[in-house]
Amino acid sequence: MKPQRDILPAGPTAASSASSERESTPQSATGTTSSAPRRRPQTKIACTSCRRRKSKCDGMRPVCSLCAGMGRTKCEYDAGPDVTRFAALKTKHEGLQRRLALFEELFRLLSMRSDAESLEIISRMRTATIETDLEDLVKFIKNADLLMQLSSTQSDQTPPASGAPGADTHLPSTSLNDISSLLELL
DNA sequence: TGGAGTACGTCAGAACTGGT
DNA sequence: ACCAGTTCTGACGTACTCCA
Repeated sequence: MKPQRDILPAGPTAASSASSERESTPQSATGTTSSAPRRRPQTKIACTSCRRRKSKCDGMRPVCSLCAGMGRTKCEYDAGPDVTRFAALKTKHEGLQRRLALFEELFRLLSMRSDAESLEIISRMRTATIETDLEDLVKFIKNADLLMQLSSTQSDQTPPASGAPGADTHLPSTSLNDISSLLELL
């Protein structure tokens, strides 16, 4: 059984009772004689290293004091200096949701294509950068769809040879050439 | 052995959430 | 809008590890 200490809020007073050498921040210097409850000064967001080590981070950029003391030249932060970690995570969450929706749309568009058309799309995907071009790629395929529909609407005005279903999930066999030529227009 | 660095249980306080 | 409860995150304090 370990002897228990009183738990005190961190700051100048608590520091003097626990660790006499802990420095106080300018913010915490106010109200030293007041009996009002002190607030522990906090940085908005701690660097990755300090967070992992659960150590105090002063939030300095590009490198915090603790990391600088260990000879590092740069700290990693999840957000800008004026953004809380929660806000940063929220923004990141929204971004990931947008990306998920795009991937789902891409999956849906691909699953509707013939093998040849899928290969054409995939070959274009290979030249794209997934981080930056995903949205453009989905737009690109959708625009090609739109042009295909316009094209088939025009050709449907001529009497069809047979009662082929007009479902847009089944493109005519020449559609690959059509797509290629239509893509040139985009 | 002691100092430096690390791991982590724990707490404080802010932000968020749901009820009224 | 307000309040109480919950969740999240920064950070304190201590035990532990490593190395000279």
